Amino acid sequence: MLKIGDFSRLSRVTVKALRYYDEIGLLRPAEVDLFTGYRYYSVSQLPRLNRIVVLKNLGLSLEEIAQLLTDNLPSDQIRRMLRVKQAEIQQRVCEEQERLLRVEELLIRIEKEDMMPAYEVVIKKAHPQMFALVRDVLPTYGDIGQLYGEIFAHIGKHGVAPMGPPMAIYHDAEYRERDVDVEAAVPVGGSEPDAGRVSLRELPAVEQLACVVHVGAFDGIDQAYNALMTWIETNGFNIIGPSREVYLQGPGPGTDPASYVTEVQFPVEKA
Amino acid sequence: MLKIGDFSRLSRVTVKALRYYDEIGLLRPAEVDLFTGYRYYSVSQLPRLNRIVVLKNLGLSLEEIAQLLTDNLPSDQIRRMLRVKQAEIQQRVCEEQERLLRVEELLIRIEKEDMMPAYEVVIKKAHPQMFALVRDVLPTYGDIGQLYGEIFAHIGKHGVAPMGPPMAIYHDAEYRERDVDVEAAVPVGGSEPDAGRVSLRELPAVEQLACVVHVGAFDGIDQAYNALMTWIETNGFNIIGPSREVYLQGPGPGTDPASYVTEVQFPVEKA
DNA sequence: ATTGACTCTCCCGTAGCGGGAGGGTATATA
DNA sequence: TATATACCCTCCCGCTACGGGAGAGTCAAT
Repeated sequence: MLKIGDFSRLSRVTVKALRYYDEIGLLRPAEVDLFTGYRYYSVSQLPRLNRIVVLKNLGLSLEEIAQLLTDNLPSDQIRRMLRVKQAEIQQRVCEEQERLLRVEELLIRIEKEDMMPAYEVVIKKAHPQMFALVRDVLPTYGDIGQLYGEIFAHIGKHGVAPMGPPMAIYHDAEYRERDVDVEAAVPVGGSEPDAGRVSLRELPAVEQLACVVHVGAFDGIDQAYNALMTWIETNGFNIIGPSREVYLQGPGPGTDPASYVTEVQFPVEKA
Repeated sequence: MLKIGDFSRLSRVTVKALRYYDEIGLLRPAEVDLFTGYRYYSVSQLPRLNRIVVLKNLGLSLEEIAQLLTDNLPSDQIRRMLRVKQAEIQQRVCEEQERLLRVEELLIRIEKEDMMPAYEVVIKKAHPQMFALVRDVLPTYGDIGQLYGEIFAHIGKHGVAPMGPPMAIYHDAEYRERDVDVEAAVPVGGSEPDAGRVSLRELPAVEQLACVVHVGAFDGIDQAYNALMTWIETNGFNIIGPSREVYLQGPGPGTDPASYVTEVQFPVEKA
C-alpha cells in the first residue's frame, strides 16, 4: 500500500489530481483509513491510472474517461465514442487553422496600414422584415432625404411609428456619382396600406450580410466600402445582392455629422 | 441611447456578455442611470464591440483584447502580441493533429484486438539515482533472485534500507531463454561502500522512458513487451538502451504471483 | 392603474485542478 | 520518549467567459 505521495511520484500524477479523481469517483484509493482519512493506493491501480492519463492526453474529458473505463463496456461502444471524439478534434483543428489564416490576414492589414484597421467586418443574418419603401433614381446622394420625407409622411398619416433605423438599398451594380438608383426603406409593423410611391413589402431574410460600421460624416464612407469590399474579396466571399446602408445615427435635429453612425452591408455567400 | 436589449440585438452579442464586458471594464456603457442602474449604450460604441467580437473569434482572451484596444497602442506592440498569438494557435494546431493521430492509432488497435488494449504506454523521465548493483550472466530468468539476495545481504550488513522497489536491467540486445546478461539493482541513499560483487553506481538520468505496467505472473510479461515494442515502433521512437523491469510488487512472503506488478521500461528517443 | 416587456443585482454552475490555510499523522532520530 | 519534519487531511477561493435563474425594480403603452 502506497501513500498518496508515493503513488503520485510513481505515476507522475499530482496529489491534487489524485484527490480530485477520488472525489469524482474516477479512481478510488484501494483503501482509506477511516479515522485519519489517509488514502492508500495499490500499485495494481497503476494500469487504470495510466489509462486515465493516456485518454486525457487524447483530449477526452474525465467524464468520458469514466464511461470508457466502465467494466465490460462493449468494444463497439468504445469505438463509437472514440470516433465522435475524433470528429471533434478534427473540427477543432479546422477552426484553429481558420483562425490562423485570419490572424495572418489581420497582421498583413496592420503591416500595410501601420495601425489597427479602422473597420471590423462582421457577418450577420437578416431576418425577414416588413418595410415601407420608395425607390427612385436620384440626381445625387443628398436627395435621398426626400424619399424618407415621403415615407415618414405616409406612415405618420396612419399613426404608425418606425420599428427601427431607416435603411437605403443601392441598386446600382457600380458606384456612381449621379443618377443613383436607390430605395429608401423604413421598417414597420406590417399593417399599413400601399399608397402612391410608398410601397409595403417584406424583405426576405438574408443568410449572410457582411457589415462594417462607419462613424462620422458620409463623405468618409467610401473608406468603409473599400475596407468591406477588400475583406469580402480576400476572405473568399462573393457579393450576391445590392448593398445597404443602415442609418443607426443619421441626420436629425441637433446631430452633428461627425457623430453619424452608419452600417454598410453587402449580402454575400462563400465562394 | 439604446437600452442593453436594443444594443444586444443590434450587435448580436448577448445581454449577459455585455454586462460582463461592463463588469471587467472592457466595454462600459456610454451612460449608466445612477438611480436605476440601467445601462445605456450609444451606437457609436458598435465599432469597439465589433472589434472585441472579431478579436475574440481570433482566439484572444478578453484580457488580451483589453490590452490591444488600449488607446494609442503602438502598432509594433500590436504586431508583437498577434505574432505571439499566432504561435500559440500554431502550437495548438500541432497538438490537436498529434492527438488525432493517436486517436486513430488507438482505434486501429481496438479494431485489431476487439477490446480496449490491455497496456497503456506512458513516457516518463528517470532522475539520476544511486543503486547497489550486481551484474551476471544467469542460466535462466528465475535465478535473478539470488542476485537480490546478495544485494540485500550487503546493504543489510550496513544497516541501510532500499529507497524504492528493486529493478533489473537486461543487457542482452535480443530476447534469450538462457544465459541472460542481467543486472540487479536496488536504489539506495548513496553512502555504502562497494564490496565483492556488489557495486555502487549512480545511474544517469534518462530523458525518455517508454513504460508499461504488467499485472500478474511473470510468464505473461511477454505481452507487455510486445505491446510496448509495437507502440515504440508505430509511434516513431527508437530504443536507445537496455530494457528495465521494476518490480513494484514482486515475489515475497504471502504474495500471490497473480498480484505481481511489474513495470517494463525502454529508454527511447524520437526517431 | 395596470400590464407586459425589460432591466437590475446577486448567486450558482461550468472543467480540472492549483494554491494556500489550518490542523492532524507517520516515522525516524536524539 | 519527545520532537522534528515530512506528509496527509479537509475546506475554500481562484481561474474563463459567460448562462441560468431568483427576486425585485422600471419603462412604455394602454
